[in-house]
Amino acid sequence: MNLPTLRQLHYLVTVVELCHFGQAAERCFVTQSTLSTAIQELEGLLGAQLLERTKRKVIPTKLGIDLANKARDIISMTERLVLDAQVDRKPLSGVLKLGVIPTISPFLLPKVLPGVRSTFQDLELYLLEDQTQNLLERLSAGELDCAILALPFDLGGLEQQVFWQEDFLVAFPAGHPLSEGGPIASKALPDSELLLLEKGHCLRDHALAVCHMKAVANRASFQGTSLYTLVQMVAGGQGITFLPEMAVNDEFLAQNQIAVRPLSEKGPHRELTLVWRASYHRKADLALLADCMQGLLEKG
Amino acid sequence: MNLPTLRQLHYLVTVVELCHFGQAAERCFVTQSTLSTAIQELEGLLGAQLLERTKRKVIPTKLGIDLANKARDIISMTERLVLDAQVDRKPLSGVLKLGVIPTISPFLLPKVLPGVRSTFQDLELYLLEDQTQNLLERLSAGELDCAILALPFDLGGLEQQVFWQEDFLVAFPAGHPLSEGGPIASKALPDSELLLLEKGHCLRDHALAVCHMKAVANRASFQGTSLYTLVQMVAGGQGITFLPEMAVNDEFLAQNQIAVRPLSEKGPHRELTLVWRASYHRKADLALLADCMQGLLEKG
DNA sequence: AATTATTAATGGAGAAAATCGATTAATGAA
DNA sequence: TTCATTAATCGATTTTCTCCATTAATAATT
Repeated sequence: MNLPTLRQLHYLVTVVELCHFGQAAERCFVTQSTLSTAIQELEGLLGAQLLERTKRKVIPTKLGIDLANKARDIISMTERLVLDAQVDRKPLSGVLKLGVIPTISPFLLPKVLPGVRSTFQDLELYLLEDQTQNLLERLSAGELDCAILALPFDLGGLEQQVFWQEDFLVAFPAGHPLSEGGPIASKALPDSELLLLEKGHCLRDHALAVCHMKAVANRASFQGTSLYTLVQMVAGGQGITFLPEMAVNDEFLAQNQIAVRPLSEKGPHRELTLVWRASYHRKADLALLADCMQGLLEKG
Repeated sequence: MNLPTLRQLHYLVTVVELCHFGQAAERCFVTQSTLSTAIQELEGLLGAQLLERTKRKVIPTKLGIDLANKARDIISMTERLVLDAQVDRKPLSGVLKLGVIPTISPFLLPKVLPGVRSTFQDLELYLLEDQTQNLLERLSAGELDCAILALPFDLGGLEQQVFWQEDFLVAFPAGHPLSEGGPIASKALPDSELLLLEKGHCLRDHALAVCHMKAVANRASFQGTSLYTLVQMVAGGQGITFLPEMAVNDEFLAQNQIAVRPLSEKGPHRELTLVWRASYHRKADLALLADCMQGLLEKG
């Protein structure tokens, strides 16, 4: 369908209001001829007479008045649309879809979410827990706005801001021969006892990377599905594993019968980072979010 | 305020729907570059990002989706406006403001209005009774759509369609010396007994014109304010007067004790006509109305 | 790793439109 | 009659819109 332009509608509204082409033209900041032509085109387009005019008088027709009223509505809706677009959005307000990997989620979120929520009152946070690769796909597809992942991993074209870093600790069953002492070198660990998370968890790869071990050294049947179950296996004496500091400080894990020793390999062993698409339009907001989380973690 | 064009909004709606510039362009029957430019201008105008795009993907922002929804509403309102304008209006439907002079109104309307109303079911007729000059002013001002008047009078620039014509009769008190007989010449009438309507009624002028009398021949104190009161004065023996055929056939007047004789001056003495502004946009409707009234009067 | 295909942005040329200024014709008023 | 007002009209100009061709970036495929 061929639509009139908003400009034509605006002209109509003004002429109907003033019943005078010259004055209406002045109010619209155009010449009378412009207005005259525009109205004629509008009438032509609609196939109906909107104004009855003599050289002396302008009388809107019933239809002209009706349409001018509708036109007023249309124009004011459009004005509102413009205003809506220009609402000075508070930073980090509205919906934000955040993905988090499972080896970070249960330890980080309880620490930072209350603080984040109180800092950004108008933030509506939607959380999705999944493994790195899946999160990256969803992020690329636009289903997520950002994700919290652990470096190192292949960023692709994504941008990021690291907000935390931590070491790994080795967890032994209570009473294990190696369970006592200070920093221990990964070389000193018995490969055959190592328990890891199942494939897909980046923590698995990171742990192996730290101690230069090969994944093949582990028994598939003992791959854990979460850090909680993994710790319970360690506590049950079925093997040893690596844990990020964050997990060790967690209350739940602390209740289990395990002993932890730091690694003598120094490092930060894993970096927590907030990532987003390079084309994302609210980068500034996300930087604020990363800053906020960092601040909360540093305060303890 | 600077408003976006409906075209820009339409482009936005399409791109948000398809998430693909090329496809959206195709659907809009323009090239991709046209669409691309238009969206960029829209974003510039609104001062906000509506779409997040890489070379590979297009992801609408929250704002983009919101505004596209609003835009859809605006566009469909505009489409409805166009449809409203093109509604094939039945002839003589809707409001019609009709003026009628007092010497026609009480005799004509009861005869024709029922028929008019049943012929044009959707007609909303607003009636105004006043003297010719006042009706003409209101007609010119656009307060009336048309008027029923009696010729002859100065039409000015108005257009008209005559739908009836009638003679005048002379009315005498029952028992008046001249009350019996056939056609009578106006010259034979006693000037001093002539009663007329007050000034402003065209019937007064028409009556005087028929018999070439001067208005000054009449006593001001006996000028009637309506044909009903005038007839009662005649019945009371206070004088004679002219009546249009229409009034003579009226039931109310027939009950009064008066006698009527035709004038020997032949010819239609007054013509009933429907008048409208030359610029009026529903002339065709009014011609139908005049035709209709004529038909009803001819049937009796 | 190199090649190919896809896609949005960009630049320049041409077409379409909107607007203006000047004039005309009609209308009322003085 | 003459004058003032006003909407329509015409031609010229400016602005906007659109297209085509090309580019740069990105994935997918070889």
